[in-house]
Amino acid sequence: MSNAKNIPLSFDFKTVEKKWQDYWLTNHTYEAKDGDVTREKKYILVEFPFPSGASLHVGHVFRYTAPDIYSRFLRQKGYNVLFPMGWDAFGLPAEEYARKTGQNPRITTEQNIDGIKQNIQKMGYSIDWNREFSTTDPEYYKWTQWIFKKFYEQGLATQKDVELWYCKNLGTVLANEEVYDSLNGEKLSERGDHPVEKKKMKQWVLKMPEYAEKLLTGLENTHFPEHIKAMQRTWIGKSEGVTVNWDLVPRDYIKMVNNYPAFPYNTEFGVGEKDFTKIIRERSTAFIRIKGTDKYLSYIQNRYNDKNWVFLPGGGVDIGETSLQAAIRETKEELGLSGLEYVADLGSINAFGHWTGQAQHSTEHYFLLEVSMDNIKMRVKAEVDDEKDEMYGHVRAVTLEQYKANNWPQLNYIIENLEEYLTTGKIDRLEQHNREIVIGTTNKGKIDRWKHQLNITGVKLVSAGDLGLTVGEIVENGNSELENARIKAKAFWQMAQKPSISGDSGIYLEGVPVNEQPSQNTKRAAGVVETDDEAMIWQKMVDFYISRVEKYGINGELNAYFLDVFSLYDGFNFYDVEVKRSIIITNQITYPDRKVFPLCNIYKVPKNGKYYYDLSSEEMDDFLIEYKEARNLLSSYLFDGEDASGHSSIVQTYTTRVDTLPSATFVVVAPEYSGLLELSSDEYKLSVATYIEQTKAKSERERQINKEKTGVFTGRFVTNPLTNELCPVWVTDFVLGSYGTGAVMGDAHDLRDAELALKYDIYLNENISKDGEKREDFVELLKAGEVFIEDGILYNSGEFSALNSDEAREKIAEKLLEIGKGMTKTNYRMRDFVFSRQRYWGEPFPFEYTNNGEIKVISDDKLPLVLPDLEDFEPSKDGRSPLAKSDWINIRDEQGSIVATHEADTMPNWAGSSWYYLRFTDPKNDEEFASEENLKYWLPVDHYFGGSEHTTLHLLYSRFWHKFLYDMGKVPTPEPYDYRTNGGILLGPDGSKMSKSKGNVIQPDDKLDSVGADALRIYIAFIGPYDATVIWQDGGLKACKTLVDRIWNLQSRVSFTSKNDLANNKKLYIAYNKFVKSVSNLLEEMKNNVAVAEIMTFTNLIRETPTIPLDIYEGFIKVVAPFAPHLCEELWSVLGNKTSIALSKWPTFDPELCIDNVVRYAVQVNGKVRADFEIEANVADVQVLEAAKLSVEKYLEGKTIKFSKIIPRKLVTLVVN
RNA sequence: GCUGAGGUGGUGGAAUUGGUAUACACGGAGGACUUAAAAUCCUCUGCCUCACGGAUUAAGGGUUCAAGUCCCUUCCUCAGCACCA
Repeated sequence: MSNAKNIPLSFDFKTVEKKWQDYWLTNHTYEAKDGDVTREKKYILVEFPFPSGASLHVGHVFRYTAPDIYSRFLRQKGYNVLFPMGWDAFGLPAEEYARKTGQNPRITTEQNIDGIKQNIQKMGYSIDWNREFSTTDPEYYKWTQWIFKKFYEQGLATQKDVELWYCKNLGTVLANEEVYDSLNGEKLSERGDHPVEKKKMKQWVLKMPEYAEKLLTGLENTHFPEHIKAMQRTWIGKSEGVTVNWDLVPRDYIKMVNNYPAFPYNTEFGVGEKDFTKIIRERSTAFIRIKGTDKYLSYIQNRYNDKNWVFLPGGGVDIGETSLQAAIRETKEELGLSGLEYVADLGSINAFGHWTGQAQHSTEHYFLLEVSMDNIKMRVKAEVDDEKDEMYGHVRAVTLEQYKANNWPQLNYIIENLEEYLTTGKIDRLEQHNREIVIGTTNKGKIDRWKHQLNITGVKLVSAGDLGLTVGEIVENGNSELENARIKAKAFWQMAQKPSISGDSGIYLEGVPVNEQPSQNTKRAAGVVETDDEAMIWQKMVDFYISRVEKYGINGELNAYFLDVFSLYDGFNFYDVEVKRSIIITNQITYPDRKVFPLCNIYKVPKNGKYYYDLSSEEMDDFLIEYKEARNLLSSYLFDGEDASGHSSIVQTYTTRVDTLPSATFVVVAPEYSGLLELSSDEYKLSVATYIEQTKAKSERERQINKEKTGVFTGRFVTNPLTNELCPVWVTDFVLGSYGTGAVMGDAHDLRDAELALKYDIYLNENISKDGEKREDFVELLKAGEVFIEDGILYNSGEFSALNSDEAREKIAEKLLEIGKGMTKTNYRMRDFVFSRQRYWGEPFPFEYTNNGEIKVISDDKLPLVLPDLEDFEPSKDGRSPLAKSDWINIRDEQGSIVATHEADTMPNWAGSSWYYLRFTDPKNDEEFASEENLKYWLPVDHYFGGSEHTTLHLLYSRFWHKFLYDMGKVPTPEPYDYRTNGGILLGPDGSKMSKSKGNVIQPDDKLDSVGADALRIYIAFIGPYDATVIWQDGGLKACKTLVDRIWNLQSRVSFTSKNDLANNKKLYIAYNKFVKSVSNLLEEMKNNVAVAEIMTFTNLIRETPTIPLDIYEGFIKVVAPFAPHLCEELWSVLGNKTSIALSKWPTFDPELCIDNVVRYAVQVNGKVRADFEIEANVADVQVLEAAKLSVEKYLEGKTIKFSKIIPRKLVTLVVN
């Protein structure tokens, strides 16, 4: 008890904490040592703060304390710990402040950083301040710009016209994530709550979707908590489905249907199509009389020839006749039906009465009659009244033989023609449109091959030579194949004003500069003659490749791939298809997301130095599938490209449920669907246009809130590629223009589709049920909300019937591929990452725009492109940043005339924060963003702490940047972060979110003044799990202050003479060892709240011990040190230590001493605890059992023990009868 | 609706992963010291019952010698996504 003198009752935190903070800073106690191989490294990172105010928020304290405790623990455990801190200082608040005050954001930012840094230091965090930097430092953003340049050079950063949320008040565009829906449905900016509106602007975008697959699969190699992974997966939103091409029925055809008077429809109200499709659809039992022109007739014939339709010319309506009467008369006459039992139909004559008048205008009629090989059925459809009650007249079925036997002349005609139809193949529709397509080549032979490969007939193909072009005039040597194909296709368009295709095959050597690639004429240079033998082509090309490799002396692990490039240009869009196969020398590299198929492996045999290759048939199969897909994509354009009026003649839908395609009976497109108005028929244009306008006026919120489905008919039909069903095309706002193809098939197996169809009475059908049995009265069931959306067994699906959904999806996709009407496709919900901000306070883009509109990258030696100081921070009126108004954006030559401009936009916050963790490994480097050695040593970040608000944005963005840099060979790990923990939320004492208006904000400064950093740290640790939402309670803080004082006062009990006092004090030593073991484990799992509870318990124990052996005391304060570093540092130095306790060795424990020598057993009888007893720890089980029986004697009386079990050191369980 | 995490005293929350449920605190009650208050210290404190005892981890069922923990059903809370075909 040598130390009992003059110890104050409570810990003087004010002077002691300051003293040690200064000590740590001057002694660089927390310095992380680069490349220290004697210790294992740990990189602990917490999201660096945005210095928005002049002092630290309690939220920061809540978020930073646990990582600090963890860092300190690891440091004491002997790790080389990197725990850095910096500033994410670009961004809007500083700029907003500048607008109000005119003060340069640079100054505000510096002041805020100073203030917050002081606060952070007052908390005693073990940060290596040598590595501090701010994203606003030119030395830092030099490398942000450099990385962006790399994105640009790799084609991952491009400029795009983007419809964006524009905020007038802030004078900037905002990302979708920065806009939210207010309660009254208005879109507001997250910052400042100002209204926003849509505006189209040219923006830099990063093509993040190209990394979607990598970002998704990479998650598997991280230790993120499941909820974070789930959120990222949702955000990426991968779906695997099928695109389906639906042929549009030529518009003339529909026009005539609409005009035909025999159907009780009303074009103005958009119901006519319903009845018509219903009849067409039910044509296996319907008899239809219809009017049309020859052109239309031939279309119908072509379209339905496989269904054995026959068309008969019709006559007019006689005076005094109703149209039905005329129809029946004519039918009887022309088909010679007078002798048939047709009487049953007469009952419906009356029902036709009220649309009789319309028939009088008809002059030209055809009768449409379905004939199948074994019988002919006819029905007359009638509509009873406006309530759409329908009734069908009945006609007895007559066999074909019967008709033949009766020798009706008309019928003979039918049969003759029918047989002809059945033997004639499909007639090419394109012939009717006299299509011309330009193929971009001088080689006539190629045109023939195209025709052959793409199964094109009836298309007039024009070669470049016909247009007086030579390829050499158009393309540049050294371009990539794809590039050249595009250039050519576009050039041909300009010459011919016709859709144009360019095809090239080439070879691309990875790692070889673009301008040293073997040029676009590889195929010809390889001596490939025009042939369709693909295998031969590739073999020849492989030979050629090898010769190139040898000629250029390329060796090592070099990868090359063949390109077979198709590029098609229609004056508006490029349609690219790249078929790539890689050949790999010496080892195989895979590109999971690039669709590169190794066609053959090439081996170099060291002995003779020769190359060998082998073609694997499996890989060839893969290639052929891809080749077919490519072919289909092109041929679908060529074959279905445009209708006579120059508009697209297909609608492409995307679905993940292609198993429901057999019952798809309509197609819905988004209001944003491109070319929608042009597609719509004249009659429906107005209503479609109106609908589009209505949708635009609605906020997205309204579009969603209004659960009632709405839509309008476009007046057009498409045909189901599987069933040839005629399907109306509708517009509806629940289809999104920005996802998939902007068009969706409609069927009864989707809630939304069914809802829409029921509302507008669109024909519905089903083809899947649980057991493969048809659901009777399914329309009634649908109306009752019983929509069958699950997987099941198919029926009513032709060759696919009886398959289950999984099988059907596969088989139908195969079929679509085979018939050239669709292919599998993977879609991602994730969009391009819009990277421009119309702001001043951000990183300038490293580009110059020359006067003729070219973009030039600023060379590395001119980086950083420094942000100039301004005086006026008001954005310019056109939505551009204040930089647009300054002369900085002008680049002048020596005479002072403007030769180029800088970009007025700057980068968003996400730029600097996407890679800052890399810079911490080497913050002073001015040669590279960080040295390879340091990156290799420190990466990945072992544990990344941060806020849940960054789970999908920052975390995904920085993973994207990292993966990009990894692919560039600039960082050594595929993932930046190993573990990740999201911090919870600290609520005010009233249990609600802290806010100034509520007056429930806790100021860390106040608490530091009243209880000190150590008590505050312990309380933060104790308040609850790191990721929980917890409520601030002053009472809890007080208890922690008490704990600090109690630990402080332990000094008076320490015995400096007793050490290793195990013999006299075994109980205490056991408790101590258990304590160390427990806290060690808890800190490992970062259960800080429980660790503090253990510290409290143990403190309470040794407070009651008259003398505390020195070794126990030392170990104890070492364990407490991560929580209360100042206190323990002081106590440690009082013991005479000269080095920091933060660098002391974490105490060990003896597992033997964690076991009590006397244990207490609980005794259960039939599952109930009835007694307990104490017994020596090491006695035999038999004795334990005996003691147990003794303790529960009265419960065992007259009973027999049927079962007993001993859980060591815990309990004895007995089962009696 | 979908996805994820949960539901344990008046409150924040423990429970060695299937082994005595409610550790550690807050709050509450009583007491000591004090003229008094604050601070400090001590005792008690989940529920029903005077008690013996009993029920109890959202509710119900199951597996097990044994369930807060595993399985099924239902309900509820929080977070994210939200007409993504």
